[in-house]
Amino acid sequence: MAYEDIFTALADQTRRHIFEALRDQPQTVGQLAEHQPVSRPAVSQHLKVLQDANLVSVEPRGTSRLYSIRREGLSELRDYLDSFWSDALSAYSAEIARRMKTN
Amino acid sequence: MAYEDIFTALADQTRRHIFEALRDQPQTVGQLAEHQPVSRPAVSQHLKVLQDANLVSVEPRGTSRLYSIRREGLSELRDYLDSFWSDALSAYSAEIARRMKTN
DNA sequence: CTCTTTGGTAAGTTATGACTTACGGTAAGT
DNA sequence: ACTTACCGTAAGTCATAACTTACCAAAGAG
Repeated sequence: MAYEDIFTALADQTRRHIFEALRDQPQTVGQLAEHQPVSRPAVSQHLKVLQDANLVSVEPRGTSRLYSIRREGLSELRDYLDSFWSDALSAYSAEIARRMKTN
Repeated sequence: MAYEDIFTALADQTRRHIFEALRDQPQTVGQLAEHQPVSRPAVSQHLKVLQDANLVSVEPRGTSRLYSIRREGLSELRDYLDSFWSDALSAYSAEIARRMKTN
């Protein structure tokens, strides 16, 4: 019950946009809703799904709530992806080598 | 239009099972349907979605069709994940270091 | 204490997508 | 040529989930 929820959570476009918005900086529900084409309650519901998938965390800030991204949540998805390569470690190395070249 | 489709494709449980079954070896539609709790046409429809997401490929084998996994399709998803780390390269290195220790 | 801001929850509507059965099409066997 | 095996597509059903409005609770500001 980990990467399954991540796929479900990030399959929705609006939810992905919210998640990507949090990549830049922590934001409140109202701030997030401003840049989305849906209502604020909808954003709240999406944030709950993201939270259940361990992709975001909350911290109360007075009357508002500051949502932040949880990168560790993505690690589970990364591990899942690795299981599709026979030699995950060498795949990582090859990837790094490729990136170092293009830098 | 790449990692979006992958999230959508792998968000469904049945589709994930089909995809994971192909991880071991290429299989025909009939073979895949045997191990799934849904009908053969349903499996066909799922395979179409996986194919549109560049996650599987087909090769005709007489009257049957052999489906194989396309690992390159997952690379796009991996790149997307990397974008959530400020310094992707060092993140990779840290990950490798961690894995080497536990080996 | 009252008013305002902020946001989570409930209830109801609607669109989407996962499934079924039925059908058609192609390749191999006899 | 006829039959069998394998599979994709069409059409229709049904459950789910994404959205809305309405309401309620909690935390500052005056």
